[in-house]
Amino acid sequence: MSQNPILKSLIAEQLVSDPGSARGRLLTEAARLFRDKGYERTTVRDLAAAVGIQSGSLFHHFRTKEEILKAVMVETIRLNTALMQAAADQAESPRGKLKALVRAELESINGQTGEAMAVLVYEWRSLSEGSRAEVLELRDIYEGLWLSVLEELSGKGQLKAEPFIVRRMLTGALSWTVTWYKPERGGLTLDGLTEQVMAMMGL
Amino acid sequence: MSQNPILKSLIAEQLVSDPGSARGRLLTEAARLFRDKGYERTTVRDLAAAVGIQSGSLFHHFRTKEEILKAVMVETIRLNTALMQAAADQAESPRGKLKALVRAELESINGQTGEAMAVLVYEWRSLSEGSRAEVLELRDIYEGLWLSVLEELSGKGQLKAEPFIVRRMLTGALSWTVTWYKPERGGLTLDGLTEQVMAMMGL
DNA sequence: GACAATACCAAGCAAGCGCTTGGTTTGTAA
DNA sequence: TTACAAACCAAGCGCTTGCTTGGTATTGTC
Repeated sequence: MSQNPILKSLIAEQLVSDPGSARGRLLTEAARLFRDKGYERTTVRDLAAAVGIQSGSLFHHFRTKEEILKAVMVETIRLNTALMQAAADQAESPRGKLKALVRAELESINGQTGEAMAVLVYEWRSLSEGSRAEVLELRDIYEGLWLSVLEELSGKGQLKAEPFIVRRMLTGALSWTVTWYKPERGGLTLDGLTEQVMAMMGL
Repeated sequence: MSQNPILKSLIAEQLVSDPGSARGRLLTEAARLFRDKGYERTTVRDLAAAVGIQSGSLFHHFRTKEEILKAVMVETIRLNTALMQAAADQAESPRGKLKALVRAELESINGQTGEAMAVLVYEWRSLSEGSRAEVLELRDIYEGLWLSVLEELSGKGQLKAEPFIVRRMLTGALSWTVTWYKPERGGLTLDGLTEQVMAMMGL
């Protein structure tokens, strides 16, 4: 269970819960349950059982069930914004930056944070109006990262469609991979998938 | 409220309910409610109220609430398979067929059947195991339509990535449009969006 | 070792859920 | 007009839900 340095610094800043802490463990399990069964079909009793406590004890850590959903989303975006930023920073060319972003997002979606990323996509409606605004603000930062790279590419004439459209297509296409992509020995790797995505865009 | 001939023949074959009938009206309202609030948060009382009857009376038309969800999905796939088939048949070249499919699917997703299409994507988990198998069978036919066109294109060297990957990327990208695409005067039209999608793939 | 503060449990409440029941209205056809 | 089925209503049952309450361990601090 090695933790990467980006996660570590976010934990230190208290922006993300330590997966080893009680709160962190609950959020991890919640993401898994929300993804598998859906938010509404996941009961507070399910959540409590997943971390080995009584259902009432949950409300010592979170005021409501919805607050758990919001925490899953907020922490996921925070972590992934940092991961994307780091990935993009390591590349030189605009094309390299885009490829790094695609690769990093595929990893987020299909790797360890996959459950939480799926929750972000599929459980949006389950959030109350107020929480949505809060999460949206964070999401705007995340999207800004993508757009700046895409606009740079577009400025150099390397994009075949408008940046904001390309981003939205990519959002759908990449998040959908969670429903079908399964890494197998000798099969399609995440790198291979990244290549296919880039190739599809003629890049 | 003009009905297109494809819909009419499906109604005649009893494969799809007439939107004017009691059953059809319920399915239309159900799709809207399931999409807006989610299946689990939509109560049988909501559904009944939407068509102006008592909640108990629903069970005269459907045995369970889930049967309503299944019916929405089954009829939606049936209708859209027929629509896609017709769209593809009207085009000559493989590229023309693909464009017709993209355009037709965008119309399904963002037009009248949009609610039901969204339900198909977002409420998959809400289906029981048994119902899923049934819906999957229909979905395979639908997907086969796409794949045959994409493989034809690939055979001619016009596709930059593998057909099944392209289809899966398109599935995600196109269905995601429902979350952001809003037709406006002077803005992006469905034809314009179709062009952007084709351009993105270098076609 | 005293003492808060934190984390938890056992029990259960009020509300809302899908669905059933027994009976009434409405439409249709002879 | 009669007969009968299909469509509906009014009432409510049994169960599950999110959350609360009052009390008990556990933990960290000086």
